Amino acid sequence: MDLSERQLQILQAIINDYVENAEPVGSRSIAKKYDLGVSPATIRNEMSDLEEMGYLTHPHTSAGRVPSDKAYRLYVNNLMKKKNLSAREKRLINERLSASRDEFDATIRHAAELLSEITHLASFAMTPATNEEKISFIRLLPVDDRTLILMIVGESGNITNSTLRLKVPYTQDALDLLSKNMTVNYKGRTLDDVLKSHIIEDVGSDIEALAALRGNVMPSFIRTLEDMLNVNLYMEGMTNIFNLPEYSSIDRARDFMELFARKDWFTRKMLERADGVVVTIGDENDAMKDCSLITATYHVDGKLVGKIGVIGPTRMKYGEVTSIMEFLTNNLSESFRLTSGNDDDDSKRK
Amino acid sequence: MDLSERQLQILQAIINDYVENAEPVGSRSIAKKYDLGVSPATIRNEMSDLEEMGYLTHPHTSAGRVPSDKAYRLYVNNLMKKKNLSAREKRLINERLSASRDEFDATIRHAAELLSEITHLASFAMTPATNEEKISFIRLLPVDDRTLILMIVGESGNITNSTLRLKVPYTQDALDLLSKNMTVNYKGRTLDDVLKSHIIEDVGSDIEALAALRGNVMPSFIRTLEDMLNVNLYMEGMTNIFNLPEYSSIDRARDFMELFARKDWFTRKMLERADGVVVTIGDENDAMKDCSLITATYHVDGKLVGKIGVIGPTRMKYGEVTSIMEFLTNNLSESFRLTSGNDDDDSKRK
DNA sequence: ATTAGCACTCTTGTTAAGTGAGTGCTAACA
DNA sequence: TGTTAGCACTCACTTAACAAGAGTGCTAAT
Repeated sequence: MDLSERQLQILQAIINDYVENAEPVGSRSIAKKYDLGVSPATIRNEMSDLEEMGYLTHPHTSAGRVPSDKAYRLYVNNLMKKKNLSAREKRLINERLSASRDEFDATIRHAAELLSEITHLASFAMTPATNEEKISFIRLLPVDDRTLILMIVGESGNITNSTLRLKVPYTQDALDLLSKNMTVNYKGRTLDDVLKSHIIEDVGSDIEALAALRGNVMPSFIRTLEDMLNVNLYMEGMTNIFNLPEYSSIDRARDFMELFARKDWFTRKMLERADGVVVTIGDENDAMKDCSLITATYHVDGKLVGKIGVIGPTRMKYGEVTSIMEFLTNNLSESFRLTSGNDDDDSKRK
Repeated sequence: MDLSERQLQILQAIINDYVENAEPVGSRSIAKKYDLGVSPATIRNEMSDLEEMGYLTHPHTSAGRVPSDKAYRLYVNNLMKKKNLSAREKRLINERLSASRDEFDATIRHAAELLSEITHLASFAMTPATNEEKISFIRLLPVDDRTLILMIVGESGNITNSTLRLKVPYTQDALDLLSKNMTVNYKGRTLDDVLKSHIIEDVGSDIEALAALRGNVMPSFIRTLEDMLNVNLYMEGMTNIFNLPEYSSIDRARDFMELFARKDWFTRKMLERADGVVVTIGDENDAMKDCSLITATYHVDGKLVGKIGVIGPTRMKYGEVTSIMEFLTNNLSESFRLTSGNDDDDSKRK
């Protein structure tokens, strides 16, 4: 059962108005503001129909109408118009992102900052998931006679290291041998692959001293790999939501803040989301009802995929926000294209 | 002008009551609850005197009294009694901290979590400032013919690295030479020393190829050193404050949250504070009036000093919180004593 | 020096009335 | 048949008035 042209116009008008003012919108006010050529009474009739179809709600008998999640969904799918960013906004984004271009994590964080500044909402950015990152080499470096550094380097330049303190001293020879041994065994394999498979156990070691050292290093190796898999999450502008009327009650605000105190949970949730620009509205989010979430993905060197996102009330300028995010992620992906690595220092990937 | 014994008793009673109930306390109620052997009228007189001296305030004529910052200061300095932790609390702390004992940053974060769980306040923990950390060695590792990894290792096992992408290819020889060269030059110097002095400029390089490579590497070296100096800040339980009556208004809550959104500012402020257990109350904090702050320091290997802290309203159980923090920091310092490093994997210092 | 008594103050909670925005329905109209 | 004007009705919100309660400050008696 499709909506008539006029119903769509009215619905759009209500959404626009409500997104702007956060107050239930009545028939009179949209008759006045938007020139639809019909009287309030007609609009009332249409609104009544729209309500029956589930696009509008009624806080109470004598209040105006409020768009439902379903209405926003319709809006996002069909009605929404992309907004062209102003030159000023584009310049702002370009400047701010290029300022920290050579520090990977800093750039990601700045993207989140920018996003919350421009949208006045809460935002986040995550470094890429590195499941598919391949191991380039593994190095063991001596510190003192019982301490050594384990270093895993990924093909994209991603590095993770940890300091190990052994129970027994090691020899330089054993260290070098094990370094090479491990590199040969794991080079070119993805982190996921190495962690999930039983490769780790399988590799035999023929030499006695090496086997002992290996036994000591292996648990740390696994832990370091896991650490390497962790994405970094940056959240910005969380306090912006305090300015929104929907969070003017302490309880609402608390609920919101508590959601994001669980960083690990949140990270997992966000990793599950599909690539590209994804909008989920209200009930479509299993937790976080009465929030909307917009996420988008950027690429590093065309392969690794990171996410940025915006969180706010369902009443949100979907058109604007998605446009901004599209521009921003394109910009990021461009920055992180390997060939464009102009300079002498590229990254500091976590 | 000293306070009489009875005035102290009354003041203490008022503080106890107010800390508990967060409501102005009247003469009648303390006459009833605390057996001071005097009538409400007498207490009223004393309260009047205490107010004149600045220890109490009056929200309005017919309300009870509220302790002033000055009163809390007196309380903390003279009246406060240390609380002995219950066996349960001690066990909890021991268990939780030892669970992640071999991962430095995780332990720090858990300490903050614990602190906010036990106190029901907001808390933070910082990794040690590494200004005085000495450089152990510097290593340059090849990735591909234009990419290399710069790695700085501190004497305490602290590692920082960054990935460099050069404009021109390098040779393995030049790399090795520069590694050695830099290690020789900076070994044993503190990070601060290296960064602040002009040592970096001073070191001449006699060989042509080396000089070129060096020129490319140096800016990254400085940036990496700076990165190494950064302390990590973990904040926990920020949402706890929503449960306190003093933050029941959105504005107050927002102000509070915004303070801690500025992590860099906050970190700097906290680093300025003296070592040991430090309590600052209300106005004593330049920003964050009407908050109290308690910080304490823990030691790593007896040298490096990190901080943990609790932030809450001035109405706070000072005795309890300081006791908990004392126990916690002792425990942490004990964990981080080098000799107690029992096992094969010690750290992952940032 | 202490205390009982009492007037006074100020907050909080409740009730009642008034206001205004907005709906829903009906009847008239094109 | 779709549109519109008119009107009664609903409900949240505001304001004022009032009562209750907690607490002080002062005075006079002990």
